[in-house]
Amino acid sequence: MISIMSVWLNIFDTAPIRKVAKGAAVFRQEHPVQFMYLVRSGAIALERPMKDGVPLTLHIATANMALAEASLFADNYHCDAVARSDAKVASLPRAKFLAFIGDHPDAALSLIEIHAKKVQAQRARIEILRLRRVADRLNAWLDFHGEPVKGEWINVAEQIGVSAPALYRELAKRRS
Amino acid sequence: MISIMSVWLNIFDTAPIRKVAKGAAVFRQEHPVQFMYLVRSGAIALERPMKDGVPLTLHIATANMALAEASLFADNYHCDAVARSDAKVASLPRAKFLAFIGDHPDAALSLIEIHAKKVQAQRARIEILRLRRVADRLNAWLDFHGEPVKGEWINVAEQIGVSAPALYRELAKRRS
DNA sequence: ATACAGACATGATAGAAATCATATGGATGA
DNA sequence: TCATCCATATGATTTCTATCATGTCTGTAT
Repeated sequence: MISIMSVWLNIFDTAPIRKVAKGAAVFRQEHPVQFMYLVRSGAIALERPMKDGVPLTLHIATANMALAEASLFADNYHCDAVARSDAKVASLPRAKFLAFIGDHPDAALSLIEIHAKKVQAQRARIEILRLRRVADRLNAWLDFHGEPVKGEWINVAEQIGVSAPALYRELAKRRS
Repeated sequence: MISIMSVWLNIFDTAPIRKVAKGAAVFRQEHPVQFMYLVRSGAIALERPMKDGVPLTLHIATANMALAEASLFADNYHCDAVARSDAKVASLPRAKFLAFIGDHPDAALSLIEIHAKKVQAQRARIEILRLRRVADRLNAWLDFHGEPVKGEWINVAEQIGVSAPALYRELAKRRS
């Protein structure tokens, strides 16, 4: 199977770059959608301010990741995009983005591919998070991803939604 | 914003129907991918057999849902598709599916739209499931979806990954 | 009208993980 | 070399939720 997963990145080849200082927003909830953004460097967090005041971080986009892909089909943004570090983003008017994928079936296909694989990966993550015990979540994660290299276990804890101590305890139990 | 979210369903307009008896498989893990499937009736579960023997249910597809969209870009299936009830699925050779979306930009766009929105919704669900307490998960869910009608609370419990008693206790606490 | 299923509701108990605390080892940079 | 950071590691305590049990209410079908 030939993969064309990254062809869509070409859409932004000629897009101008906008600098975003740490803490600044690329866009805010309710703002009208006018541009599509691709993160070139740094990290941009998508945050949704909750009624109780605590913002929920939905995603942290880094280099070569699009920002809020679903905004392509919405009138207004549903969350804030705030820089977690100094960052650069390429910006392209939505109409140009739409026209490009209309004219370039390979770019459209590569977008479909990357989204389909993300849906698949997220489904797996959701079902892992629905498991009650650390042992079960770890088993499922390992089944999907295999053993991580040393130094990466803490990221596994993050991904399966358990505290680092809980994960290390489970790993210790398995060694003995 | 004009939505074309369901145009892609037309791809299956002329696809032949295959009947699947409850318990039978549409495909199994490792099988080579040859067809794309759309569920016409009944329910098809995507299950991944884990090493420890307990299968993980990744998704339950019902009428007008595609089966394993990411298989469009894979050589082999990564999970089983098993009917949870007697079902009917439309099947289309992968090459025809690919050709259709190459020739129909509107169908491609509608696929991108549906996938992008799914990614967005799943991201929210993941972050909700990462919250520790029932109260926090419920707050976040309500913030996204608003109050459900009576009779739907139990589905909320399912979605936010808590037991029904835990949810009703939290609701009782809020009333008092 | 009655029976039944499923949602709603709540108490008691056990179990699991978060949290807090503390310690070690390896890598990195001043 | 030394200081620092971070992953790894583990013990003690607290907090929360699952589970089990039980009961009410409402809509629906007979």
